[in-house]
Parts: sequence; C-alpha cells; structure tokens
Amino acid sequence: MPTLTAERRDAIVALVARQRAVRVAELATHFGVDVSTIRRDLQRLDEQGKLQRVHGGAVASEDRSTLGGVVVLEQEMRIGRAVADMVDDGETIFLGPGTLALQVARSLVLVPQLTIVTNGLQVAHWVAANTAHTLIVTGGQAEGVDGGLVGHLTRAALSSLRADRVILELSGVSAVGGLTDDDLAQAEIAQMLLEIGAEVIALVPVERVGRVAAAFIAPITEADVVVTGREAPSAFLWDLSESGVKVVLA
Amino acid sequence: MPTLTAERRDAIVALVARQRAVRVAELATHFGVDVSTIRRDLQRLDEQGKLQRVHGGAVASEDRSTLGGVVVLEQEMRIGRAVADMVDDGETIFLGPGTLALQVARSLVLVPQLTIVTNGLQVAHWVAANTAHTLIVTGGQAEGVDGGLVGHLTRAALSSLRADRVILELSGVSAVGGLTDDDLAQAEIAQMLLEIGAEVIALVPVERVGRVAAAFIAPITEADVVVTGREAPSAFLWDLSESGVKVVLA
DNA sequence: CGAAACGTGCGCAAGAGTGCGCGATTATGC
DNA sequence: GCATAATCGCGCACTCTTGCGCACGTTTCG
Repeated sequence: MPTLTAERRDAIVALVARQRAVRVAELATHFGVDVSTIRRDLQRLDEQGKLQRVHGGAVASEDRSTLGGVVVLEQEMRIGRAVADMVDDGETIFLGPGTLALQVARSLVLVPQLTIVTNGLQVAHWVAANTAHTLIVTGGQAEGVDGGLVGHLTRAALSSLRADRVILELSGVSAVGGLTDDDLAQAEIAQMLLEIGAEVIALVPVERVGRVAAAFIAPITEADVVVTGREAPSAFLWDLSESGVKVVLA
Repeated sequence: MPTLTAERRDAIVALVARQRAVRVAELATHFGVDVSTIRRDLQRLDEQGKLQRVHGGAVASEDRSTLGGVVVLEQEMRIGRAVADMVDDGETIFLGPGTLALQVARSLVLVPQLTIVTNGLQVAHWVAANTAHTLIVTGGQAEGVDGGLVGHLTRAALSSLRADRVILELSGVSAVGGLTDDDLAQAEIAQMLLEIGAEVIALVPVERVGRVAAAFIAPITEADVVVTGREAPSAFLWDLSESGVKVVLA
C-alpha cells in the first residue's frame, strides 16, 4: 500500500513552506514515485495557488505587497500587524534582530509614545529614520547579515534595562525542544532578555515552526506568546497549546 | 545537485535589494555559474522590473525613489575618500554619527580588515549591510535624525573601548573657539572620544568652518587633523595652521 | 458485474537553461 | 585622444526538464 495521493500532496506543500524551493527529481526520489507524478502534483497545486511552479521544481507562492515602497512578504506583514496589536500606548518594548522583528517595528509606527529598545541594527535604523519613538540601542558587536548586536557590551547594557514586552525572532520553537536559535551568541543574549521583560513574545517564521536549532535558550514555558503564520502545521499547534503557551496565528 | 534557477534569481533580487548594486562577475563567482547565465538572469529580471541592468552588473530599480535616493554631494565624496586614504589595513577606527562620517564609512569599504566602532546608526547600518568589517556599536539613546547614540550607555561602552583613529563630524571648528557642537549630549560623548583615540580627525562641513557652536568640546589643539572642503576660506586655514593643527582640504 | 474516472509509469520529441567562444561595444588608464 | 582591458550580445552544442500520448492498475458508482 503506497502513500496516499492527497497525503503526498500535503507533504509537498509543507516542504515548500519549510524550504524555499523544491526540485522535481528531489521529490520523486523522496516519495519513491515517478517524476511525471510529481509534475502532475505540482501542476495541480500551482492551479490551486498553493505553490508556484518553476522550471525544475517549485517555489513558495509568496504574496508580496508594498509598504512604503519596500517589498515585503504578505506573511511577514500579517505577523507584524498581529504583534503590534498586542502593544499598548506608552510601553517599553524590546525588539531583537531579524526581518520579522523589523516588520513588527514597521507596524509599531501606529502605536504612539513608545520606548523601543533593540539590539538589531535594521530595527534601530528604521525606527530612528521613520518614527518619533524614543529609541535605545544596546551596544555590542554586529554579527551576520541581520545585524544583531551581541557580546559583552550587549550584556552590560541589558543588565541596566527593563521592558514591558520582549519580542524575539527565533530560528527554532518546539514543544519538547523549547526555544532555540541557530546562533550561539544570540541565544546567550536571548536568555538575558527573558529575564528583563514582563511578557515574552516569540516570533517564528512558519518554516521554522516545530524545529530545534543548535543553541538552546529556554524551555517553551518561558515564552508567554508564540506568533507564527497561519500556514503552520496543526500538529505543532496542538503540542504547543498543551504546554500552556498562547499561540497566535497571523 | 544543481541549484534551482528560480531560487538563484530570487537570491539575486534579494542581493540587489540589500546592497545598492551587484556586479556580474561577483554573482557568477558567488553562485558558481558562468557569467553568461548571470547576464541572462539580469536581463530577465530587468524585463520584469525587479532590477535595473547597468554596464557591469545591476542596481536596484526603486533606488531613486526611496531607499538609496540619497544624493551624495560631490564635496562629501571627496572628503570621504580623503579620510579613507589616511586609514591603514587592520586598524580600529571610531566613526561618529552624521552624513560626512557615513560617507567616510562608504569609502572605507576599500580598506581591508578594519574594526569599525561607531555610535551612529546610519554608519552602523551601512557597514553591517555592505562590508565585511568587524563592527562594534556603542549603546545609547538615539537622538535626532542623524541617529547618534548618546547617554549613559554610550559612556559606559566607550570606557572599555580604544581606537587607532577617531573620526568625528563637528558642527563648529575655530582656532579660537576650539572644537564645538550644536548638541550638548553629543559634545559630552565627543570629549570622551578624544581620550580613547590615538589620532583625532575632525570632519567639518565647509559651511561650518570657522564657526563656534553652542557646546564646547575641547581646544583646537586636541584635534590632530581637520578635514574640510577645498572651498574653505583661506583666512580660517591660516588661523588653524598657526595653532599647529594639520589641515586637509578635499 | 462492468463502465467510467482517476492515478501512475514509461517513452519520445520539443523546450528551457547552461557553458563556451567569437567579434563588437563600452569603460578606463595614460 | 588613443590603447588596453573589461563587458556585452550572439550563436552553437550539450544537458536536463517538460508536456504529451499511451498502457495498466485501482477505486467509485450505477
């Protein structure tokens, strides 16, 4: 009894959501079927808009919108807006580095009179250039392309800061594996951040949902809210709700 | 396992969005494909309006309207190049906030292996996004439109940092009035900076030359080099040379 | 039970993408 | 202003992918 057809198609959609792209030959080997079958699958899924067919395989059908001239993914924008709705006037908000956190910062322009603390250079630059919020930047050494500040200077700065909400983008969130990140230095900073914020909001790109990254930060219960895209697999959501963490789908 | 074509094209678009421009040979090496392939990619992406093809590579198409719409004055570019020529490989450079300092940072991309320390958000953002230099950002509260970090966090960070050269943009430099700035908080930081750098380079917009701003920083002799435009009045230059400060006209 | 619908695998010609070489074009140094 | 070098556009051969028809097995109904 081979795998069910609908089951395979769902798996393909899930794969495309996780990775950015899949290849026909790759899928054929993975499922043990002919490349023709995969081609027909992709054709139907493309007609349903669940992915975008390209030469050699398929990529995620990313709905892009323009916000202030900047091209941004529809999914990221939804997450940004959802998080911004949780924030009240006059609060002090910590924002980590990363594109999702940046999108939250963009949405926060609508909330008046905030104090924004960040160790992300992209976030800092945008807030300074586009908002009237009070902006505090932690020091530190910039790491990687997303411009996250880490190291001794960052820890020293955080030790004298507190925030109403800590909003962090993580590369791995799982019920059993807890909160994790690809970057060891970032994880170290994240551990401190859990202490300085009254409420911890974890942002997870939908393709990272349920995964466990290299550096462990804390058990899942340390997060008050987990925000991800509505495309997240329901199995993961079930596990999370059992651990008592509030999950928000955007 | 070759990379998917559409995947590579998406990556090119992302690269162009992040940097201001990309070169054909650069992309060919990065993706491990022939330059002809890259050329065909750029041609198609240009037809789709996702970037603008130019000789030798491609630039962002939305550049002029929003992001890189910064018109760099010819004068600023000359000052930036002149200062970058003073910097040697492997040094640690402190850069303050401001457009002149940002221009220096842009020119510093040609000098290899630098460690750049800054309290300017524009400088930090640009260095992180466009160079491979080690980047250290002082903490602090962002002030004004130029994104200069000031305050207690900044002072604390600076107390544990040293630099070979300190490059500062000042709003007032005069032989009798000394080094001054419009902003009191910035001036306070500047005073600390004079202590941590072996050599102090003061950048002065040509229209500020000879003026005295509100906040006093230090006597003119604390600066090792003063850099300004070649349009600076000769009377001022004469006064400065008498006080033993090296003056560079760009 | 049998017909229709659906999914699957295979073969084959057309199409898309890639790398390489050539002459023409453009940028850059002196 | 001229010479050198880099880049460009184009055609060709090659590989991989695609789309299509056809045959076979399975499921769904009348």
